[in-house]
Amino acid sequence: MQTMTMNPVSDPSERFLDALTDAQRSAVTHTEGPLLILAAAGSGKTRVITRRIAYLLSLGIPPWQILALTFTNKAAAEMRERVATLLEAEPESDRLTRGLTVTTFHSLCARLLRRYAAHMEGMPNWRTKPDYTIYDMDDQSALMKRVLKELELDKSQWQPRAVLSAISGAKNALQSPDEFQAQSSDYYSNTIARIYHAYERALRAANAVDFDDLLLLTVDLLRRNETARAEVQDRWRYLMIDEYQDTNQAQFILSTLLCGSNSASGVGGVRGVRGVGGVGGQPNVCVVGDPDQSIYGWRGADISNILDFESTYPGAHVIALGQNFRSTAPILAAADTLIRNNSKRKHKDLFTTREGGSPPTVVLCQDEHHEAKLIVDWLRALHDQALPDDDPDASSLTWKDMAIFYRNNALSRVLEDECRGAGIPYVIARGTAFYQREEVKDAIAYLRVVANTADDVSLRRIINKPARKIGKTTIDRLDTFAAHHELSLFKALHAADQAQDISPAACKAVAKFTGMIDSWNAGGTFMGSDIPASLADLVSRVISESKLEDHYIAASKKREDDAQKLENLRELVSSARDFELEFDPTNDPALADVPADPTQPIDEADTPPLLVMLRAYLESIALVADADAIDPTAGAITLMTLHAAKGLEFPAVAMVGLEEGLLPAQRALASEDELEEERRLAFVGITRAMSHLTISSARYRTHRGLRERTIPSRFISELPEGGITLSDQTDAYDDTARDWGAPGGGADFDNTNTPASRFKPGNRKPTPKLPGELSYEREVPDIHNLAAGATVRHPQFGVGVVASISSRGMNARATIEFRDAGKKTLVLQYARLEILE
DNA sequence: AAAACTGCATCTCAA
DNA sequence: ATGCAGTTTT
Repeated sequence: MQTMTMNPVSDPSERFLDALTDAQRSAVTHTEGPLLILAAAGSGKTRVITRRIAYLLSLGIPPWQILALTFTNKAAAEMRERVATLLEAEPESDRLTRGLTVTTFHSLCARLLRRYAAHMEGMPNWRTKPDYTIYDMDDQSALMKRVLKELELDKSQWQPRAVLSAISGAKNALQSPDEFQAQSSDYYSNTIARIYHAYERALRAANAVDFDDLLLLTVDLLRRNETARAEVQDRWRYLMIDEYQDTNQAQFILSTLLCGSNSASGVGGVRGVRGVGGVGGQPNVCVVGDPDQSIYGWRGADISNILDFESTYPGAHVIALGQNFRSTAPILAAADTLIRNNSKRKHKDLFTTREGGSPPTVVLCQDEHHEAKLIVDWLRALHDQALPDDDPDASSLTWKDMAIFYRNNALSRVLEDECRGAGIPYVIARGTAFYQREEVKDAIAYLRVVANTADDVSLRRIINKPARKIGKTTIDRLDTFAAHHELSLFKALHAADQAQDISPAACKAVAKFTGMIDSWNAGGTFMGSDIPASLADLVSRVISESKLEDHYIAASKKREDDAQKLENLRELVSSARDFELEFDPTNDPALADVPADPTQPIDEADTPPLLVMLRAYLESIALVADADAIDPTAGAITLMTLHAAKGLEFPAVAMVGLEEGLLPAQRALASEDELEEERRLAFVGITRAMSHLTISSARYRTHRGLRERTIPSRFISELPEGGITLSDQTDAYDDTARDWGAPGGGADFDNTNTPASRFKPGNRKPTPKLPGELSYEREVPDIHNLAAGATVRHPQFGVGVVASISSRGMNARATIEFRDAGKKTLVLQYARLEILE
């Protein structure tokens, strides 16, 4: 047991055990040895975790000995905040939490790799210097394309996406290229092994890691380096892991290394390393999760981590939290009935204290526009609802109390249009969106090169952007030169004048470019008076001196949406400034060090402040998650994917697109396991709802340009018969679900899958034009204010009338019927159109 | 070397 | 329908 170095909180049992159920209370107070908390949806999981942390602190456990791991920054931030709130009333509450580590798996790994970079030198797959770059999917894909070219493999036969996914699988299973190769027998896997080798070599050359590497390399580090392992295990004595059902193999091994359970970690027989001072040598590891909410199997999550917890840690204590505090009885019943269809499942009883409430509604709609309209109408009605005095659930729902969930991001479009058209405020949970914009990625690529000149992917991205006379030929020659002399591309740029085949003009352009980069980081030293004074200053200088700014200023005179890009670049500067103001290297909320802690940062003491800041900034950008963007204080409806919804709750929830091939997804139809995961996904969606739930399915949906007949999701027929309200709005088909609810489920639905093109209204009652259907025509405030029916002139084709516009993204296209030239489809982004009327 | 055009593949989910 | 890459045009 630890010596008490802090003053215990006055009376912990009063303050932190107050108003808990027996099960919750025992989860909070069971502090020693392995503990598995099976927390059903809505069972007060976060409440238990935060109170458990507060309780540990109240016992006098030093805060720096506690490590809590989550999957998203948002979850970590919320947890920190709630712990702080719990301790607010205590004297010296700041000191009580100083050094407490609550962070994500990936952030923790990023920090450990940085700190122990020097310890990894000489390790077989040693790769990182402290300023490594974290590659996102785009970067990985760019790198993979180069690798494939180098190996002379056809990229249509070896799709970067598929190859990367195979490699990701290997990494999640902690397989090195050699290990992967050893168990490859056929041509396909042997080739993947070759690619894996080359890809790793390329990453290493760029001093870069991918997301999987963060975990993999940290596991490697802790397995191989006794110093790092001992320091880490010595510091953290109490480990807590949230959403344990979503951990993959790498995360599992990492957790065993962190908590010092060496037998399970593959370290084996290392003497003297016995981290975590638990009773009877048992590690103090507490994991929280729910097998019914395991929805990341496709990402390598291994549900057996949670199912086998008791055999991994013999003598583990198990506590089940089954009582639901969130949803009304009918909603919980729907969720329960659905999830019972999963056969590979340990049943647990769900029960709620929230009796009463209205049953969920299932709406059958005509098509996606109709669906969007009905959902928005439903939400509007809830919002405008008069308040009955006797029903507390009906009380004043505001926009922020509502959410719409869908299976994939493509479905958000129609819903956005409908919300916009109805004047309802909405936000889309896409935290990464900003940093994925082209112009922002460009600016960040400059910053990455400043921090890590070996980063080839970023360097290639920006070397001629904006155009600075360094063309493909020059780069190809420099590539050859670099390969010949075993230099990084950036070093080759510096030596361009020594390459025979580079023209003097090209040399000059290259020198100007390298000179610019060198001026920002003083040739990599970050020393001297000429380097930027602050991070915001650096970002600002990069944007202006790279001429990125000028480029968009010039462009924005011609193209309206280039003005937005300029705006985004300016926003990046202020984001850097905000970061700078918040960031305190001596008190990182994620990984704070405390005076008493022996593991001081070892690489940052002599590091120039600007570099420290830049590293932290780039890291924080690389690790933002979509879910991080959800701002509960915004007065708007939240639109998000079902995956992003996990862990959240809303008084009113709408789930759209419950159709075969969508939810469950096409890919899952063939496999029983994947089908069950889709069912869990639906379960997660339903259990987010506190009081109101609507589920919808559209009879027709436009897929890839084609309007297709759909089949209602089997999950709809798996909901409790009589436990829901069915509302069939597809009045063109009044016989739609006549056998609704009968045994056999999905088979009772109309299974004809006729292409809509052959659909003839014929004798059917004509469906009234839905307001939503025209929305794309009136909404499209496209860049040229073009609308169907407008008359335009094209320099080449002459005068014509716009027949239709397909808006969306940057590549909006218009089909125009020209008087002389016939029908043409033009890309609005490029076409030089003059609007006549 | 940049702008415009054409063909081809594509639609999960995401740290 | 849309986004990408490679190609043709200016």
